[in-house]
This record gives sequence, structure tokens and C-alpha cells, in this order.
Amino acid sequence: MSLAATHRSLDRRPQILDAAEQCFARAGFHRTTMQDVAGEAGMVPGNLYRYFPSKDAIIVALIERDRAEIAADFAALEGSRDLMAGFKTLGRKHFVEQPREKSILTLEIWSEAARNPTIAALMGAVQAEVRRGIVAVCRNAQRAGEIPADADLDAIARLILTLSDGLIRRRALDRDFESDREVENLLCLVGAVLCGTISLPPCASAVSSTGI
Amino acid sequence: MSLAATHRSLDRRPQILDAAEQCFARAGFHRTTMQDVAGEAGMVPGNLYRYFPSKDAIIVALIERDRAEIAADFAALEGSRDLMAGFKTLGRKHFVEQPREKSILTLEIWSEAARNPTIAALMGAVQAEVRRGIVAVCRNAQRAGEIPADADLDAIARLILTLSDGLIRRRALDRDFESDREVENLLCLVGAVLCGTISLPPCASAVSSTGI
DNA sequence: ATTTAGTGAATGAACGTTCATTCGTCAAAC
DNA sequence: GTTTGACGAATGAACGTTCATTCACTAAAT
Repeated sequence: MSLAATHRSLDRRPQILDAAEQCFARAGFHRTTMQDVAGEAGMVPGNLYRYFPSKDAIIVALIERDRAEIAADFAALEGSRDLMAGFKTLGRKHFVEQPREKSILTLEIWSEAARNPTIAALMGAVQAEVRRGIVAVCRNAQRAGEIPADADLDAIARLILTLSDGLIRRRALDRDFESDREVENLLCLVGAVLCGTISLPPCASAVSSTGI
Repeated sequence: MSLAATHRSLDRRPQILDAAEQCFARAGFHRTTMQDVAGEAGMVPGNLYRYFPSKDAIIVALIERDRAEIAADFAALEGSRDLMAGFKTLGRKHFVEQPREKSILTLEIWSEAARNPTIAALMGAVQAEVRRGIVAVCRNAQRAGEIPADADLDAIARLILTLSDGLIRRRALDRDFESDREVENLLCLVGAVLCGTISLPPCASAVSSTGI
């Protein structure tokens, strides 16, 4: 009580965000009351409004916090030498190590983004960040000769995004989802696409509607 | 007024489901009131309860209706000769032809499934249906020699599921999403995996953490 | 004394659900 | 052909609850 518990000038925002994250993942945004969040944060409802102007502002802050983290992750990768090792690190961090609750929260954010323009915009920003990161990192690899110079980086970024979103949804809801194995498999696939085993945009070989 | 408008014995459930689908896609499940649904269905709130015992029951019925449709889609495919053509038909139907609102509604269902056990169970059923369908259709193709006999059908089904979920999320929220092109590309990729250009589970070639 | 942090009861709007009532149609009775 | 009674469908005004937000107040720190 004397030293650590002296709450003066201790910014409560991270604490509130942690509490909200917990609650939103557990019960969803709309089923979580401000009383719930306050309780989880060890304070009383009214006090939340000293730190956030509204319930909505809390999710917005939550997403913004995520965006910053992702941006940092990619920044750390940008100088990296080994492309696939970088993807592996990122993939493992976000889909294996991070608790499943994060995926559930992401579902919540998606559903919210479909109505709330502020959240939609923020999500767009996050996604742009990711896309930019992927392209940048791939361009590095291109210059180093790791992957073909004519690879369609944008198409690759889109592919990775689609796969990531699929993983998030499955991890959040499939009872028997083995993130470990799934991430491994998909990285494999991305690797194959990256080194040109499969060409994406022109759909060169294989597959036509008359037999494979 | 004389013939068609005589509303006797006209089952209002489909009409209510259509209205609810519209509303839920527009405003989300929790932001849609029973008054909204009633209004959209051209009736009054109280009357909804003659056809559904609760608001929850309406989403449940909505999902069940979807499950039936998907089951039918796969059933129609099961006898088909050309594997990829079948996938293409399904892919186009669900990700290109169907209105974007369906994807948004799916986001809503996902977020709801994370708390409501009934909905989670139903979603599990839908997914099991899809997975079974994919495996069945692929097994046919295997017997016909369209794809290698040793292909890991379960892994392929999981891949397709992940891709589908990713597509749904992107179609629902990405402003500049071109479903047409994206579906085409991904079908390409699935085709390549199917005919063994890339092997998934053992991660045979390519990609290790020491360079591609 | 003044500022800052925290309290928790109160408020008022929103919403899912209920229910007493009305409406429209049909069929039997006349 | 008209009347009557019955019944399912539809109404819409309430009810009771839940919940985001407010605010008058206290406690502590400076």
C-alpha cells in the first residue's frame, strides 16, 4: 500500500484495456457491461469515464494498441535476411503463442467493423500496415535473390492476408484446431508460392475446367 | 386481396428470416431490435413471437437454413466428374454471386458462436458438412485418377476451409476486394495442391528456416 | 486550499418480451 | 343469401429489466 499501491500518476489506461480485452473476449463487446470492465479492472464504473469517453472509445484504443504492436513486429523484420524464417516467427507469435482469446477478440472486432466506421477505418489502417510490411519484406528478399524478381508481391500479400484471417477464425472457433501444424502447413504453401513453384496471377499451368 | 393476399395458413417464417437476415447484416445482431425485424417483415413486434420463441431462435433458424443450402450444394456436386469445375461453381456461387451481405452476416455468426453454445454447435455442424463434402468429392476424383491416390484429403479440406473463411472476412470488410479475381487465384492454388505440385503435410521440398 | 483520483448510487433511455384486444376469414345454421 | 360464432393471425401498448452514462461527493496528495 505504501509504495506500489500509491496510485498517483499511474496511468490506468493500460490496466483498463487489459480488463476490457479480457471481458470482450469472454462475453463479446455488446454483452460486456461497463460494470464488468470496471470490476475486472478493480474499479468502479464511473471511474472508467475519467480515462475513456465511452465504451466505443475503449475498443478503438484496443485496436490501436494492436496496430502499434503489429507495426513494431514488422519493423523488427524489415532488416531480416531470411524471408521464410521471418514469416515463421511472425506466424508463430500471432497464431500459436498468443492466447486463443486474441483470436476471439479479433472476431468481435470484425463484426464491429462492419458497422462502426471508426473501427472500420482503424482496421483498414492495420491491414494496410500488414500489407506494406509483407511487401517490404518480400522486396528485400527479391533484391537478395531469395525469390524471383517477377513475383507478384501484391498478390502474395493478399494471399497471406486471406490465410491469416482464415487461421484467426478457425483458431477462435474450431475446437480441435491445431495451430501449430496448420501454421506450419500454410507457411509451406506460402514458401512454394514465393519461390515460384506455383504462379498465382496468370494461373499458368494446371487447372482448367476440363480436368486438372 | 382475393387470392394471394389471403394470408391464411401462409407460413411467415421464411419471410421473417429474410427480414432478420437483412437487419442483422445491416446493423448486427445486437444492434437489431425485434422492432426492426418486425418492421422489415411488415408486421408488429409481438407477432414475431408467434413464429419464433426468442431473438436467439431467429439466428439459429437462419444458420440452420444456410446449413441446409450448403448441404444441398455439396450433394449436387457429389456425382460430378470434374473436380475443379465443381469447386469453381461452388466458389463462385458463395463468394461472387451471393451478395456481400451474406459475408457480413457470417462475421456476425462467428462472433455469436464464440459465446452461444447452441450457435457454436450449429456452426460445427455446418463445417463438418462442408468438410465431409470436400473429402467425398475429392475421393471421387481420386478414384477417377484425377488426383494422386496418396493426397491427404483431410489436409486439403482444412486448407480450403481456411481459405474460404479468409475470403469471407475480406469480402465482408475490405473495401476494394475483388472477389472474382481472388477466388480465381485461390482456386488455382488449390488446384496445384490437389495435383501434387505442392505437397502439404510433410513439407517435403522448399522452405526451411535456412533460406528458401 | 486546491487539485486529482476514485466512489457508487441514481438516471433515463432502450429493448426483449408479454398480453389483452381486434381483425379477417371460414363454415355452419337459418 | 345472410347471419352468427369461432378461431387463428395480428396488433400495439405496456412491463420489467438492463445498461451506458452522470454526478454529487469523499479521500488523498501536493
